[in-house]
Amino acid sequence: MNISTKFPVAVHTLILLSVSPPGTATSEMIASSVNTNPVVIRRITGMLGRAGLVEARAGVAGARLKKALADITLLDVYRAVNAMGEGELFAVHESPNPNCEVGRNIQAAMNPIFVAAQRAMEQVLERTTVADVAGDISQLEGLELPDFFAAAGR
Amino acid sequence: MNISTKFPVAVHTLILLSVSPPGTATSEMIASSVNTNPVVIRRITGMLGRAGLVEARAGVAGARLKKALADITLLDVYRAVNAMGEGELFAVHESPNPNCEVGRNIQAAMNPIFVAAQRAMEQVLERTTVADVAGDISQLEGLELPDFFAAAGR
DNA sequence: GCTTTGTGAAACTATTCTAGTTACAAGTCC
DNA sequence: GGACTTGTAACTAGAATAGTTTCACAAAGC
Repeated sequence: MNISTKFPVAVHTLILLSVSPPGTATSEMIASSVNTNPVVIRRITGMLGRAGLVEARAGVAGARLKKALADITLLDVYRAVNAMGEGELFAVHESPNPNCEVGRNIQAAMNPIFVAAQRAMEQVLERTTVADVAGDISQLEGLELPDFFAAAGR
Repeated sequence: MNISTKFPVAVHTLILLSVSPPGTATSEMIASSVNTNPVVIRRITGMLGRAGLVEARAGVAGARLKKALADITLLDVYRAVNAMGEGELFAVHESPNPNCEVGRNIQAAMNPIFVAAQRAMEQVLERTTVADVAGDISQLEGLELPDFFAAAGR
């Protein structure tokens, strides 16, 4: 019913990679922040790697960002981890009755609407970068710790 | 990963109800057009009934539309059968580490974006009525392309 | 009044998907 | 070489959905 949590976990991971000194953001460290299993993180960094967003090599601790956070939109991340193609957000019931006037046309009639609805959602994701999310976090955090990102070397 | 097929089935059902003579669109007849089980249809008409879109009484064959198709948006149907509340399309990973600056703020930072994305999708659904879909079907039916599914790439 | 038909609802099964977990081979750095 | 980390496969657990069976109750017709 809802979109996989891999998406927010991937955003979480990217932000951690950007604020952590090189070589310190191991899958285990990220997993402890996300509160999950290191293998889950490695699966996600693997997908982010195949999408060209990070670079991770076996054996070397901590993945490395290949693009600045400001150049990564949420849609990039969403696509990288969800592998959700166009029109896959909605499912149409399979094999309606071809002898029924409504049944044999319902899929063709609804599909364009589904594609448009999904695209509208994705456009919102496209307008926001991971850097925006990181900025929101530092602003939220700023209520208690004003220079969190400055302290982290940004 | 995707939204329940109850949604298109519900649209399918509403259109069938509108084009069928009163008392003829039984759950069994609708199920044969949708190619599913009559109980599945009854569950959906029950939800449509609770949403005030149709009126169905135990024992009397065929539900009755309480509103014209032109007055029912796809969002109405979607809400009726999905019971998807605001912000439920996306899931955020539960209980991130509160000791991590990113972990304790990621939910608050991403939630507004998720709400906006879902709302954008729903606005597309809101702009289309079930009557529009029914009109598309009758238009497709008018073309009488025998293999339009193949032409559409399916 | 009785039978037939259809709905509403509960209970159960099968299937699928996701997250989580364990285990292990291979790469890197000291 | 040894400690550590990644990548990957295989498995388990849990949730969600569709489908199915079953039964009680309501309405209509005879």
